[in-house]
Amino acid sequence: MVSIKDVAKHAGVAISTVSKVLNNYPNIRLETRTKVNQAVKELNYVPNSVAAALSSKQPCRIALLINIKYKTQAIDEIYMQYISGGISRATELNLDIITVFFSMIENKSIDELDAYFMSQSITGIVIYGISKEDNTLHQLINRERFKVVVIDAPIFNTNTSSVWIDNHKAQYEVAKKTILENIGHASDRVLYLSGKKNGYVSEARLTGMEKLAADLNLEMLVRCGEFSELKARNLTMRFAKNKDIIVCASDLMAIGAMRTLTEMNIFRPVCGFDGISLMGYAGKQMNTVKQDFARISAEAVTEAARLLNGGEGRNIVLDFQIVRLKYEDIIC
Amino acid sequence: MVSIKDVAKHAGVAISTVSKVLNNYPNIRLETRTKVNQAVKELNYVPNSVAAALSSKQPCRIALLINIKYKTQAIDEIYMQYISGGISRATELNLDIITVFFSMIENKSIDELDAYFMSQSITGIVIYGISKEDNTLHQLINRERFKVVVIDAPIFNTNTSSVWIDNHKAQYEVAKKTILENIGHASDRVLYLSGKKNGYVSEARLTGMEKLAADLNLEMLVRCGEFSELKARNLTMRFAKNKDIIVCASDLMAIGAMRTLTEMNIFRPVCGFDGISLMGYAGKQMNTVKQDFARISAEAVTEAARLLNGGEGRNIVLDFQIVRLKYEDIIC
DNA sequence: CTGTTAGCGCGTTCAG
DNA sequence: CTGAACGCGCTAACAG
Repeated sequence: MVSIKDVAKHAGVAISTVSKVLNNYPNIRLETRTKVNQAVKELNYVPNSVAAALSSKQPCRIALLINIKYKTQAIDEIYMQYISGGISRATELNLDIITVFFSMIENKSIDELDAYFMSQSITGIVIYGISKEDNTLHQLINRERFKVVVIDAPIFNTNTSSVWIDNHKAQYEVAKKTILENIGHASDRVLYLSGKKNGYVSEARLTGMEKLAADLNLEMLVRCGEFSELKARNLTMRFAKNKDIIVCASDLMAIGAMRTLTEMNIFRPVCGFDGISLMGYAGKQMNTVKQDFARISAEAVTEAARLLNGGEGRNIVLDFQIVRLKYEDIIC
Repeated sequence: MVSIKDVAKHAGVAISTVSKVLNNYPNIRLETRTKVNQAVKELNYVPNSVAAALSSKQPCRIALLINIKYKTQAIDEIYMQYISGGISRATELNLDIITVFFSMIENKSIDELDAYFMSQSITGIVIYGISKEDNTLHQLINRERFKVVVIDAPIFNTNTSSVWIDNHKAQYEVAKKTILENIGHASDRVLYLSGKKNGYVSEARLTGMEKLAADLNLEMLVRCGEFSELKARNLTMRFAKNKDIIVCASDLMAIGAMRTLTEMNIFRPVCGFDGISLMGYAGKQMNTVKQDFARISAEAVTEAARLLNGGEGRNIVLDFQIVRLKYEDIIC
């Protein structure tokens, strides 16, 4: 293991000088700097991030906290994008990052959680999939001992930022587009399959849909599908018959609805939300809101780094696309 | 941040005593032990793994190295299972673990890679998706500086173990079952869509299929589908017509084949390999080899821990199931 | 501008 | 059985 000491010796300077060069401190002569850099290259030296984290007062380790709520594996794609996007960005920014699954900490108290992160020298946390019921996490955020970035939830304070798309607007637009595309048919009786009661994104999407219903003077029936394909199937079976269009708060529900309609042998336009590739396998093409989860995650990590550098928490709204997803878009 | 020092003070003992209790050293009086344990609990102390890794000579950090080869996101499920299974087991075993994506290190030289892992205090590496062309990784393994566990490849030496299922047998059995189920029909002309040329699992599966062809006296046409759904589609289009059954070396190819058959409006039994839930969306139910990726990954981490404790490398073969996957098995 | 020194939190001798 | 002392690799004052 080649350490900073070896580099110092090789370059004929002091350890601290090497450290300063590596961390881009000012006040180092160019000559010394190049000398050190060369030694680094020759020895193939990579700073030991563990030691750096230990030594420095502001360690910059980040945890990706993944809360997998739904049993289905169909949406693993989203989590993979989150994880890979976040880790890649962290690597670019030279930040240490670890992945933590919610299940590993779910029965910990707030103090235990606190101690756990401290013990890992973690100071920044990016949280995916927080819901209103996750009390411990909310306490963690409110204590403000860590820098937190929350995905898909409107939580921000001095030490907490939120990153998400405008779910309200996205739901409005994807549903509007779908309705307009079917302008020839009757389409004013809408079945809306919403997400989870009290869910952050669910509520935003619901209000978006409500606004659309008001704007277009639609007759809307709202039923809670809880992001479940099975629930969506049952609700479709029960209510779709005398509706003209089915708007779903997630792709998975849209797929369930679509399959059920086929089984019922009736046609209704369906639209989804998220843009997962599974949509391509739904059988028919559907409109949906395409989110770039990898980018969302990367932005979240960047934001966490900004917070760690003393930035103030804020609300970040990223863009989205309305797309028509079909099998050919997926396969390769 | 509560440190070992605080615990020592609180318990009225020396720092080293606390350390010994925590690391289950012998020669500590029960009384002292309980005293320390109580202090730990009262102060909510969690050892700082960063410092521990730095201090101890044998750090036990493990890297999960994920090599995502295929562009399709349909198999993210597999990677998620690998990641969550591995991380969970590592947490149980109290091992530090980090996730590393191949893309982050792909243009590093062997020395850089070496230095990278060293710098992270990583000594154990679990590799998913290694192929014969990954030269740097093979060098890494051959150097034997790290303890490595390879998933799905027959590589083992003193410091390297391999973990996988018996792909030969699995391919044999799933194809045999599918053929026997269609015993009424002619089924001796087989189209086999294999994986990647020179791939470890691909070869094992191919030989399994070849043995079956010999045993059952089948007329077999082998074509390389490269685990690609699109390739499988094209090959099916081209060759399925005068075959009786299509055996695929992966679920994704099986799905492609199945969809194409539907478009061609002909029926042929198809079977796959892996057991991803996407199979449930294929339209018809299919036989496949169900692998428990989370368990495979967990076993790999356990094996890495064993190697780190001085165990010798070995070849571990886990079990699998032959299942008939249908939509109802997936949805919930 | 560069070198010296003191820790970060922990594991590990080695005396007591 | 316990505790003082050292060092892991690094950063951050402080001296020079």
